[in-house]
Amino acid sequence: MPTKAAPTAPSAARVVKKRRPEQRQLILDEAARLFKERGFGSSSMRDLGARVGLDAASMYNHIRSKDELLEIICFRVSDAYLAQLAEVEQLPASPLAQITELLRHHVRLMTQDGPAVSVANNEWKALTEPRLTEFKAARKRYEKGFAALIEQGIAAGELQPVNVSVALFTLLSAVRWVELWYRPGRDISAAELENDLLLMLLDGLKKPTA
Amino acid sequence: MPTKAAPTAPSAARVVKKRRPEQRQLILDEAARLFKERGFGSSSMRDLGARVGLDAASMYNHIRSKDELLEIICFRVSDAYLAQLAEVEQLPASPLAQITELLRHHVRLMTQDGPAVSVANNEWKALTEPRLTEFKAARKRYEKGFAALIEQGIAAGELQPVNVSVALFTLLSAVRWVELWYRPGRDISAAELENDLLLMLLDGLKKPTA
DNA sequence: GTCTATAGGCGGATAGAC
DNA sequence: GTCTATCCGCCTATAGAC
Repeated sequence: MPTKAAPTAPSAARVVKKRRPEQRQLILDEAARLFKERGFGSSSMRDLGARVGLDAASMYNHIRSKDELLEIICFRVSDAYLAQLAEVEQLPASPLAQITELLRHHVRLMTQDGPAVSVANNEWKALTEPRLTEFKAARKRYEKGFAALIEQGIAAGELQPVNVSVALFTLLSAVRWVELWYRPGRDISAAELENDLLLMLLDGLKKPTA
Repeated sequence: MPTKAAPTAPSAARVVKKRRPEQRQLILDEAARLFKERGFGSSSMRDLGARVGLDAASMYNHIRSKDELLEIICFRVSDAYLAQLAEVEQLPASPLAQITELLRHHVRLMTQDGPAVSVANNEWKALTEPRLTEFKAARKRYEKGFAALIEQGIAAGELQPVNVSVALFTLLSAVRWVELWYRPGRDISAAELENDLLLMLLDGLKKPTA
């Protein structure tokens, strides 16, 4: 209910075009939400079109194929993860501090781009072949980098000497519920969630000083 | 529990038929693996038939529909989880001990029935409507029961006073990678995995005695 | 209980008018 | 750049021969 109604009076020659180059982005965002909700294989382009407000056929003026949508979403996420890893690796900090920072980035990506992260995590199997292998390789690189940090932390005596694979996957898995659960309107803020989660996880991984 | 249960000797006509009532079970097992690998929506009955060694049409002599396969898999898993919860709730033990035991059952179900657990966790969204609501309710019951144990643990001073939802979902999520990662031929046994995982998680949740 | 054949529908994607 | 119309393939499921 606009108390001071639309100031957007079309003042003649002002910018009214609203060229919406963001149509493509709208399609991608809606695709991520749809694929998350229904799964890639159970989502149809007709469904997607209905959400975007476009006929299915019309979307092909903005995108090449349904597969392309999945590719873009998955690689946008994997690129973001790898960028975060590279950033953290260059911090002049202890392994534990680096892991902490990486997990914070990790959680933050989920709260900020939840649907895309969810699709990248759960629907990547539907990628077609040249891209499927690429995606698996990217994920492997991230896992290797993360595992290296854990190994360094153990070597430095900051972390408990647990099995590195167990620690790695437990950490990565433990934060994944955020992507499914978090919504801006929750009774807990994104920052609080991040802190509580890290506290719980790292107090388990930290070696007791006793 | 009957200590002298019925021996159930087939006294009458000596059951020899061996009509392979296990054909149906074979289909269900293979369906779980297929749905896990490709997702429900991306799996076809033709694919499944090829794996089972039957024509797609022939399977309809053993099952009613593709949807039915998903239903059976999902509810077999949710029933198992709820049974484990009920069992643990009746143990004369502390909340922490109950949680530990429940998590052990949880992990064990994954290592023993991995594909079905994976499908129940990831593909349940494809259930059709009367069953979809039922499944969500079952999951909610499990979560409530689990959360109650955590609350009791906090109240008893056994657990750190973390946000209960965060603790609940972190625990449930943290063990989920097992269903995706574990294979009988790994370099770590199921028992070792279980122990390492619980050690890491519970040392994080346990209140330091300091 | 297995097959072949096929119904009937929905899928992704394209052609062409406007 | 959006629509309508449509191609054609694959989908689930059924019918009916054997």
